[in-house]
Amino acid sequence: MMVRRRKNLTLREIAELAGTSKSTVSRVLTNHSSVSPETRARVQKVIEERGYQPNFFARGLAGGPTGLVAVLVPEINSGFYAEVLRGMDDVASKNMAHLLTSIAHGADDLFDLWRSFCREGRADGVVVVAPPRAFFRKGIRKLELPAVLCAARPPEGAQRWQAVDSVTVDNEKGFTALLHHLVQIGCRSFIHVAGPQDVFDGQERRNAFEKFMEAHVNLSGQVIEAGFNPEDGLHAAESYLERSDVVPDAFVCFNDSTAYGVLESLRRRKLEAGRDVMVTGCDDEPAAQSLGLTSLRMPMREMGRECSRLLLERIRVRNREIPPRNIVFGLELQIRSSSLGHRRNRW
Amino acid sequence: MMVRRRKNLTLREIAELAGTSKSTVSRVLTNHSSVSPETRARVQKVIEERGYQPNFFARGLAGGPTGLVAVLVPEINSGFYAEVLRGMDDVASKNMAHLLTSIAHGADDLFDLWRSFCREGRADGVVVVAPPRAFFRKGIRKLELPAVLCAARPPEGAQRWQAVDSVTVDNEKGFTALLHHLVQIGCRSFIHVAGPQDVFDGQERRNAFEKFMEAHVNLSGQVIEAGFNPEDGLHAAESYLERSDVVPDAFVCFNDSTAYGVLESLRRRKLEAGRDVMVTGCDDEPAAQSLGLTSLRMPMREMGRECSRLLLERIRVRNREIPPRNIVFGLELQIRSSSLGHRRNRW
DNA sequence: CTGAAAGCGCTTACAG
DNA sequence: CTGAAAGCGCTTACAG
Repeated sequence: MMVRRRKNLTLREIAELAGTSKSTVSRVLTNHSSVSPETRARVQKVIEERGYQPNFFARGLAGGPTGLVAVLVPEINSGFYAEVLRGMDDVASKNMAHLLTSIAHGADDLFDLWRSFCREGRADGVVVVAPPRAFFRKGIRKLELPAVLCAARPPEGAQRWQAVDSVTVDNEKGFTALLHHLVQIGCRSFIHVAGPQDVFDGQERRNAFEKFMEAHVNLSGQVIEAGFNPEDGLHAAESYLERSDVVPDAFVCFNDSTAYGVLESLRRRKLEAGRDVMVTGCDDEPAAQSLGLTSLRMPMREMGRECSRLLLERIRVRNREIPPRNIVFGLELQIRSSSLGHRRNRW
Repeated sequence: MMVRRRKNLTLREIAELAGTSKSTVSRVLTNHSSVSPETRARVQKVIEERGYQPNFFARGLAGGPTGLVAVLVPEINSGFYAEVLRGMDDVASKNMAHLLTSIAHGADDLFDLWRSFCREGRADGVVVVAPPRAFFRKGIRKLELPAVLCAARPPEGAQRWQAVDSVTVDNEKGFTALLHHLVQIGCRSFIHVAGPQDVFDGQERRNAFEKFMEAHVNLSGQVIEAGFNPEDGLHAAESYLERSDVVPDAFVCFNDSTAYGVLESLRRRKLEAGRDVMVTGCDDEPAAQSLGLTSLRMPMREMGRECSRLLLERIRVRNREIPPRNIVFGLELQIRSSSLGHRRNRW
């Protein structure tokens, strides 16, 4: 029969049951070395039996680890951060950690959140998801808390941030593979529907596009600025198509969402994606498959998992130095009907 | 010039600055009545000037409010809970509250999370998003924490849960309007691609469908069971179309995701949605528009906001009784090309 | 209306 | 290796 109880046990009670003192129980809890194997085993047995979980307010107050991991996300594609959160929770929950989620409105808000978490020490560590460049400009005197960047790397100038871990994707490799594929099926003229340029992925993808175009003089490439929503893609495509007399061979979009907008714009002009013009996205959201949209798979959940792993490791070793790490995931090309057609080469 | 400081101030310091005692400062913080207007004003001034924020570990430990709101979500459509989270954070952050997010794997896990939050009192309140029926079966002796259900209402039998607030949508009204629209454009035979039946919306939408069919004897309706993912929709449609010799006039899907799968299945058979057969979803995800999918707009963010509002109100009044509330949002019909065609009536 | 004091459940020097 | 004790920063009876 289960032991039922209204309240959690306390350290004191565990100590009594194990015939030792609070201090010792605390030491086994915090993995302190100086506990004899026998006492440790005895205490651990009681802890297991009674399903004891330390009160995290008391822990936090006394200066111990709190089991809280803060996640700061800006207002981005909700499908993206939802998956990152899920990945983070996957490994956090296995390590008795909980996610403290905050959604920022703009770079300033994001920075305020960051600072308040650092000052107050509410969490053991922080993951910042896809921060805009402006986030790094504000000086942070010192990194008081273990931190990991998700889908971003600290920019060159940001001295203080260089020591931070990051989890990113290889945008250049991914976009290069994608462009090669498009060239292979006959595309020669490209429009890159660029994402926000103050965000890491937006910038890297554009760079990859431009680099590819520079390296292939027989191709023509142009960049039009959009954003990250379908509406942004729609507006960008509309205004481009309105003032242009030729349709490019391919629209290479920053992400799936902007590609949706481009598809809409094409539909209005009775142009068929995959036949009259190729269209590609990035992220590989669930809907991309239904739309037959060629895309690059962004391993969001895996990225979230990795963020938690890196952060928890740093938390576990406390202040001991770990050199900064950058984990890079690949973007897997998913070819679908929106880039399957064989358009005749007009060049 | 800003006052810079590494650490937060403490109650004691505020008290000294305001020339009073910790107790009194604490009383103004907790909105206790028995403080003279003058002292209150003096204390509040100091608090504002120094930007004091109480340490929430100390608060939690001492039994005060912690400013933490727990959100428990099962493994559902990530776009859905992402938006709910955002809505919740919108109003929570304005009230100095933070979201403690946990993602459950299955009903048991969800219940375990629930219980652990109740036992440990980590949060001031809990929002449970779209819990499956099984969640309610487990006996909870007493609701120790203010709670709100999102996209669910407690089932009849669950005594203990009747007192809980809930935020839902009017599935019956929404689906009735949708079906009327389909009838109007000539549909007579319907397939409902049903969602999970252990989830509130899944059940209500199916009920609405069946009720409508019973009320209109000239229509034929059939239910096929799916789930909530594109793959579920695909499999359901595939297995139906394989063994059936007639194509229905319309597929009425539980949500957009399952509709994506149905669309895929139709595409494989060279059937065009909106011409050969109508297809509808529910949720109105961003991609639905690009797909030209008729849908019902689920006001996810608004629902999240309302959840926070209800919960924070309960938290604020402490134990004082508030009768249980059920906030019901409407589902707005978005007619798109997947249900625009005029199919000839075969009846 | 106000203050001194106890207590919430931990962690961590400190002394053995 | 172990325990008694101080302290983290609050809230809340309790006594005025």
